[in-house]
Amino acid sequence: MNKYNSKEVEGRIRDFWEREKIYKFNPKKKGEVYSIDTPPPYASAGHLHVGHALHYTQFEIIARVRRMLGYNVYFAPGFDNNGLPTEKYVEEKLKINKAKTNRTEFRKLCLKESKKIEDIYKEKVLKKLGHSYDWDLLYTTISPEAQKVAQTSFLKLIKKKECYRAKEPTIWCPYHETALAQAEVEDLKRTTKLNYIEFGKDKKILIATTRPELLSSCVGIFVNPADKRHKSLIGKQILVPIFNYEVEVRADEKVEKDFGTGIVMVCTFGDNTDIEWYKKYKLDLKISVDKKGKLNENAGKFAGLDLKEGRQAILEELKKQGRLKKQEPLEQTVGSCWRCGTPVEYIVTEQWLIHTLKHKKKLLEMGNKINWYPKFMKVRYNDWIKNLAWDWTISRQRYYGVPIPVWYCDKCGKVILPDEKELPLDPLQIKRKCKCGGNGIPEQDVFDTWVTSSQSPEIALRWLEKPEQYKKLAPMSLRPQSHDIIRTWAFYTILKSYLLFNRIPWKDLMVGTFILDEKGHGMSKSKGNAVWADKMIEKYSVDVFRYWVGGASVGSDLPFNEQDLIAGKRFITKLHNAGNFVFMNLKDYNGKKPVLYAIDKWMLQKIKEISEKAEKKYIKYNIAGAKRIIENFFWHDFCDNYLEIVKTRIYQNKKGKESAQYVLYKVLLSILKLIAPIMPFITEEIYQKHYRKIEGDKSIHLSLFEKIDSGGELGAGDLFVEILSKIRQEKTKAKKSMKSEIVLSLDKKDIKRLGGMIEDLKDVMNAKEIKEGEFEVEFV
RNA sequence: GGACCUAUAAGCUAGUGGCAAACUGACUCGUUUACACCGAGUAUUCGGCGGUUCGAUCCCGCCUAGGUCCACCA
Repeated sequence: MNKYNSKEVEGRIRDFWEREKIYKFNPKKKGEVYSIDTPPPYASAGHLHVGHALHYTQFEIIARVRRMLGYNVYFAPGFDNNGLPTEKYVEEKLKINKAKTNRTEFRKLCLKESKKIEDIYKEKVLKKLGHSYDWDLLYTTISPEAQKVAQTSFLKLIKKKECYRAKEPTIWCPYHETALAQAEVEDLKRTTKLNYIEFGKDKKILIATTRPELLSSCVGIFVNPADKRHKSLIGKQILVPIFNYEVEVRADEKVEKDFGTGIVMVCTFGDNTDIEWYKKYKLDLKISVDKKGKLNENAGKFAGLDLKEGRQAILEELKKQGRLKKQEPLEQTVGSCWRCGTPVEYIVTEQWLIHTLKHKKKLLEMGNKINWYPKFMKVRYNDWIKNLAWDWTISRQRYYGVPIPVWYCDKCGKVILPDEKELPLDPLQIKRKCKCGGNGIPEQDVFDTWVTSSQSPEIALRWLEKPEQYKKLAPMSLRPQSHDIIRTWAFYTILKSYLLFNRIPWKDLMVGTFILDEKGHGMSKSKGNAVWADKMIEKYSVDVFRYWVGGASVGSDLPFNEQDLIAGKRFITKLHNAGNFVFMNLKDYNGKKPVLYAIDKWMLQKIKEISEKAEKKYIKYNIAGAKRIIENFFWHDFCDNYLEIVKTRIYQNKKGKESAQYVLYKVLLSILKLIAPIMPFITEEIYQKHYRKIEGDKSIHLSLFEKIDSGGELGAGDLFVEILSKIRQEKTKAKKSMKSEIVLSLDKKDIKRLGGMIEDLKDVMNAKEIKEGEFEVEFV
């Protein structure tokens, strides 16, 4: 028999889809629109590991399912070429220091490099995987259109007084020299030293600190009000060593009695609590750290040293003065920049911020209006909101990104805003006068990348270019994403949607499967445990790879196992062979609906029930559940049982052949359609070869799931299969062939129930005769 | 410190308040007019402890292990 050549077929089918623009979105098409807010991949790598490929394929399967359920699917691809990853990639690849290049030139290089990678992604990854995007709807996050979306909503939020500029303590990365958002801070475990330092002149006290380098920023001392040891200190003035000035001792419940000596020094700023107390007790502001992470003039003779050197120098000085009493190692976790791992500092700068803290309650309500798949992922969203301590800092002191479209008057200091009609713009390229006559100094900063990403629904649906379309299609149907960015992408998108439109951005949120390596650890390039998708596809085929994807349950972790791909290979061969068999026996089939035999009716009823069950699973984003049902039915009910049952009727040209032929045709078509979203190539191949002329749809992927009209019931057919299985057991026990001739004894009631199926039973098990009596298999 | 997820056969996964299941692997047998990338069959099992119940793998509590998120971090 002809073997299935997956590579040849997949290439040919892919060309066919592209030539015929099978997946083109037609706004005039009938049916409710189902829109997907696709995660745009970072354009900073040429290929995907199996985890990423699985993630993208998972919701691509959903797109196909919805098409076949009759929805008009809006499926726009995107690329994220905005922000730090691209900036970093270009620096590394071209080995250039952006500080030494001109900013405009550098941006051009970023665009050029990311475009190259986008093309690789498009041709070699996404199209290769058979993804059914409408490529005419492609967007990128740095495009003028996307910039316009980001800048326009920025202006709108300023008008709504939801966006403000403030001189605030900000989370700061000294390496990248930029402000960070709370979501960009990650935990870093390290061992450090806890230093016991003596404060005071007459009355001496011991304070334990891990940040002696901030001594010159000390603006207060705190003890716990319930701590009897230090009660007498409250209200006293205490001398700060080396820098020789006095600060007041105050009491606050947040001080832990058991940590160190139970006495804390507050610096502006060492950590979150410092900021809290600074605000709560209106403490002085004494900044000792500059934007590069170096000590400034407030640190006196230590100015110019970086934090590490400063710490050493100050500790030595304290030692000399006999003020360093003790040092002990301490395991601590510090906040650090998610990109470079440098511990963050807190400095006061002027930044643009968006209100989040005052909307906590509303944001929780928004989260409740969205259907989360799986449900427990909402907990993460809720926890994040409850724990938020900062408004969202949206300005970044970076080179590459969407410019913040404002100027500051050099005379009156006012913020000069452009008109929405002028957007997108780069204030560095445009001169602007203030109303007072002063000159506008352009803003240098760019937006946090999430400012753009959080508006992927607006960008994908062309909010500003096609307002009518946007109005009709928003909110979107589905946001698919991974769980690690719930606190960023999901959160910021919901926030923006609330602030701008006062509604949810999408109805459903599906968290994809998280892939682990074979040992159960997260997969990544940096860990060196990544399995590359293109290699797996090369070794097996796209359909096989997608078969594996189809088996992953949404929202849970799954270790990668190559064994699973072998199962997919077998399935495809089986499907190919079953197709061959069916159409080999359908040459004289006339297509008319004949009078159906009982067992054929049973088969129709069975596929009807299977279709309904599988569709329900698909709708609930349970791809693995649907796949299991379909696969099980195809392999066992259809191939192992039904094909065997009707073989004799067909081979021997018996009466009822047309009935079997009709059912073979219909059931195989139903199965192909049900599994088509998961394995689009093999199903399209069989469809084009045998079904298209009769069915008429240009592609199986443009057809609807089969609606079977069976009118049958299952009872007798199930009994048939049960008896079949019992006879097979007897034959195996007796070590006889399945074709060995037998005489079968059956219960009178069962014979009556089987009715017209008796003849088929005799055929499939090669029973010479069937007698009434207790169940028995006699060999002749 | 808090929260969440997971724990089922050798491996990977379904599933249900009442005979525990598919696939891979192992073993036995069969098959050549779709398929040896096949068919039939066999063996092995619900992390531990307690509770609710006539009955718990499933519900509840505790524990253990693995994973994840968050908070703290002077």
